[in-house]
Amino acid sequence: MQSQEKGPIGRPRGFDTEKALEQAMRVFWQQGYDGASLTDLTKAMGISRTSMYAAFGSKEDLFHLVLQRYTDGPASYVQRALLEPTAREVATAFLHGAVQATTTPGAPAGCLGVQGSLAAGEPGRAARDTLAAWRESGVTLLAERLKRAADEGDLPAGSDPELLARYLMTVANGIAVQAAGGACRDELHRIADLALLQWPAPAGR
Amino acid sequence: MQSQEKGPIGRPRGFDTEKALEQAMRVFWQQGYDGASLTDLTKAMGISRTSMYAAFGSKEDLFHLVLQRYTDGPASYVQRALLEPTAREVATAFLHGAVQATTTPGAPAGCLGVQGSLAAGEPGRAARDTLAAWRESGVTLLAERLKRAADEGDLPAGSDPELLARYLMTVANGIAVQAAGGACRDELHRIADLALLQWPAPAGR
DNA sequence: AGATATTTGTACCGATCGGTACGAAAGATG
DNA sequence: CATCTTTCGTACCGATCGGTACAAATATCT
Repeated sequence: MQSQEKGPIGRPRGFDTEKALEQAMRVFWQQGYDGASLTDLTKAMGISRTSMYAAFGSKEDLFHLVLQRYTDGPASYVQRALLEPTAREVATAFLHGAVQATTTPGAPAGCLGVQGSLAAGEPGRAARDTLAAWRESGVTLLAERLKRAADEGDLPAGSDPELLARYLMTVANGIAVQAAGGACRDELHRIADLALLQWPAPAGR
Repeated sequence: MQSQEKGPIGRPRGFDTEKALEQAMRVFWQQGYDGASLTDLTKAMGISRTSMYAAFGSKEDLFHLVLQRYTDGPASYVQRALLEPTAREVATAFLHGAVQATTTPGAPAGCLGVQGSLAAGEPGRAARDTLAAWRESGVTLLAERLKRAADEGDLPAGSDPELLARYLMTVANGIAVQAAGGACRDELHRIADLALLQWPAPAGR
């Protein structure tokens, strides 16, 4: 019994880590990994460089934490879409979720997983690869869900779940690029509808 | 009559401007505007910093020249697609052309107009805006071509040429992101075919 | 209290950024 | 030959990059 349940020993942290991560996420989202300098980040987080390194490790560590937060927050529409009952509803929820997430007023336009780093020099190459893997994991999740749908007869025989999954991710990535360029939310919703027009009808109908 | 038609006066340039621009294009394409340092660029171009500034002006000027070269070279499939006789053929040529251009062996994967700069800090903001305008001009070109198609009865009444144009650009942008992440050419061609399945049939059929 | 553990601000590190001053080199012109 | 114009290599500019040393500040533990 060493502690009086008064919290950790040592000088207490003078800032809220969650809020700091939230602000860091906005900076990485708007400016990309390379474009976000330590000065930009710490200014937005309202803390000093020292505090940032003590609390989060390094710029790259911070980026990974931010990406996790992004996955659970703005990009949580992916997980929700996977829970939809039919393949068509999964596809619909995924694409329209992407539109919503990339055009949310008050949040940066576009997708952190895309504009965070598509191309980079040597210093940002690790972040670029991290994001490529992140996007690829989304394809895998969709593919597994659609494979199940195919097994359940929710997709016509001869459908290719992996191809359909990558198709959805491709359109979502395009939506992210368009959103980053300032495309309006309504038009992107109509584009998502267009992309869903060719969705294969279930087998037994 | 001062010159004997022996070329410009002064010490002649020791490098080929076209080849230098070609190499600079590859670097910007692979690493993005911010990720491409002057050292990276001049090393690939095989010239010194001084020569680069004397010949091209600045990093930003160089980028604009490179973008023009990219438009006339790897991205020339856009102009070619616009010349196709029917709206469906325009759409098909555009998307499959995008796949070819973003997955050409020996050239960087992806699209310079996308990964050149989607998000950036203050220094690269001008390049980012330049590329956003570049992509938007592509949408405009497609929209004008499809508007003509609508007038010619090549698209069903009630079609929205501007929406269809942005739809095509959205899919092409997604293809670029996928290509940058290493997606394979064949699969992207199949994805382009999927995206074209919903293309509206002409009116009089 | 006093010792210990942690955070904070300041001030700095070497490396790299885009960009340039300057003189030597290389060609045409006279 | 000397002169003029342009390019080239070197060596450097101030600013910024990601990251850190160090001591003052603030908490808990004995």
